[in-house]
Amino acid sequence: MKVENYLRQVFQERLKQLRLNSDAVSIEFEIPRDTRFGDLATNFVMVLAQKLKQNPRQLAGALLENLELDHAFVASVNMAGPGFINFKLSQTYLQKQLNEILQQGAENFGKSTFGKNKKVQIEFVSANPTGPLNVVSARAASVGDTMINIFNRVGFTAKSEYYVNDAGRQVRLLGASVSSRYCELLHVEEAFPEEGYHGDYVYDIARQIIEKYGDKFLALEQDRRVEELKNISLSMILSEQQKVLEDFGVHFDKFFRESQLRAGSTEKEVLDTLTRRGFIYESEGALWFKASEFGDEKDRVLVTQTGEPTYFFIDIAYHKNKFDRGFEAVIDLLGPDHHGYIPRMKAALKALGIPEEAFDIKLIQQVNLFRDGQFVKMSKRAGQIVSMRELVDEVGVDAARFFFLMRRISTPLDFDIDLAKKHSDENPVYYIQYAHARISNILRFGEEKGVRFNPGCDFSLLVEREEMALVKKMLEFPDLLIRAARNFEPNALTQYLLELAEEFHRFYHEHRVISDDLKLSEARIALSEAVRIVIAIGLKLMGISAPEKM
RNA sequence: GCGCCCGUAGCUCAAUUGGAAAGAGCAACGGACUUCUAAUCCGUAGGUUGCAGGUUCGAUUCCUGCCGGGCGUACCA
Repeated sequence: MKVENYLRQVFQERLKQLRLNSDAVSIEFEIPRDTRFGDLATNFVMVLAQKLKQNPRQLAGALLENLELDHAFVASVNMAGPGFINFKLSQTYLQKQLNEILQQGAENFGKSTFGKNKKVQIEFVSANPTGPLNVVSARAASVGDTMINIFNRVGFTAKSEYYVNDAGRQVRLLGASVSSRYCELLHVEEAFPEEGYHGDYVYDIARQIIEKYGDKFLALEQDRRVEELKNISLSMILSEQQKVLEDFGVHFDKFFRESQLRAGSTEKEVLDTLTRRGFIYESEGALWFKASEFGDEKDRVLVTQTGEPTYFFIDIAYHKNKFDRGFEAVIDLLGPDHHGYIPRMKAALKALGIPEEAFDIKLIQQVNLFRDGQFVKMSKRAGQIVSMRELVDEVGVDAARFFFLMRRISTPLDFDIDLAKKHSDENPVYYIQYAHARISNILRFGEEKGVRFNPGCDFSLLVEREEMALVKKMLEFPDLLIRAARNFEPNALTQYLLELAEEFHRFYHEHRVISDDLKLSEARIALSEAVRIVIAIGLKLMGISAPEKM
């Protein structure tokens, strides 16, 4: 049994004895920031005292008076400060829990039923298929992929999805841009489209098309040519995007194509439903959705004067489609430039009768690249961008993923390329990986000496402060993952692993694992193995390798 | 103008959703390798949490108003 549950029982009973309503307050525990306050603390007395209009310290005193706590769980208890109750965990409890962690192993430790099998979809990256992925996409990919892993670990059924805008104006512009470059390379003049794509990659695509197909598209009418070249370019760009993501270790359960959606009837269903409910009107030749009735600042066009569906309209249909597929919660990860979009999408789904809490949009803030201490200026219009491919090739998957996860998603991220490339103590990725490699090395050394991990070893030999600190830190892991999921904070995991690695490095310096004392060696190997497992789980959730040697 | 995000040590960021005396890393300075990996460890120094109010037992966290930075405010996507 976990100590929290034990204590909850004890105090609920105690409240009953004192004829206090135990339903009035939920007994929650937290780990105090300062170890001086013990290993576990609860503030429920203060919350309760406020409700009962009593003095919290007196109430806590009454609760603790003559209270006998089982030493299998708790070593000591005391009241502190304005009415906190602090507990020190017993060594017996920690030793038992270490065994428990090892029993659960890499497969199960950190798993929980928090998500109640809820079907969740997270959509991320979803870049236009009109050019290479950029560094913001890389951040989104790291975050999305990791959050999917965390969600699944804590009991959700989470699926990742990438929306491909392969229909509409932007891809037509791509086709026209490629066509113009294609002609140019073949010494035929064709005007470059206004608002076309200027990046060098457009020339690359045109060049590759010439290599493969020669000049045969010159013979076509311009419209035909643009259409053909659009399709070829699209599939080239898509496969490159998918390749980069794959190389980055990011897997998508589904690539959903806009063209596929357009072929179906979802758009019509959306329009019908909204019309039936009276949320659609015509004005100036366009069809409008009354978004302002649902909290958006103004109404939005769904069908333009020229009879074309707007991106927004299609996107409503796409989101309806997600819910039609049975997802109970849908989360979109968007770039910071899309935040004006949130109220209107929420308005549309509300109008369709989808529960408000079932849909959420998370914004991932921008990425600022620094090289040689200088801000790397990027301009999409001028085709001047650092692509995801370049960045990942330069700094490597592990460092890149870690750096993208290190910050809260709501904070703009300063990405120091030189630092990410450094194989030194300035680079936090290696700190964690080094702990893993170090443990692996100890285990190898142990085998040479004839000691290896023995699940039946004597855990009661582990009594040192650093040993207990490691167990306590590992015990935080399951709740940490829940917190990361609930708050959508992948950075909580990077932070945690740094702390765990730190505890291990400290332990390593204070105590020898493999010594002449066989029993103690076994116990410490077990402890080390547990740490290795937790680090390995954490790194895996983040898509970062756990090296056995460095 | 309106809306969203942000403001914490010199730099980059935390702070368990309102808890106790605000913590790490880097940079600076001083120490530790005959040992299972020094990509490590130990120590010193560094703060009016942008400013001013408010809510309360208690605020970096919630509310209001300023100041500063970023982004958005399309019949584009």
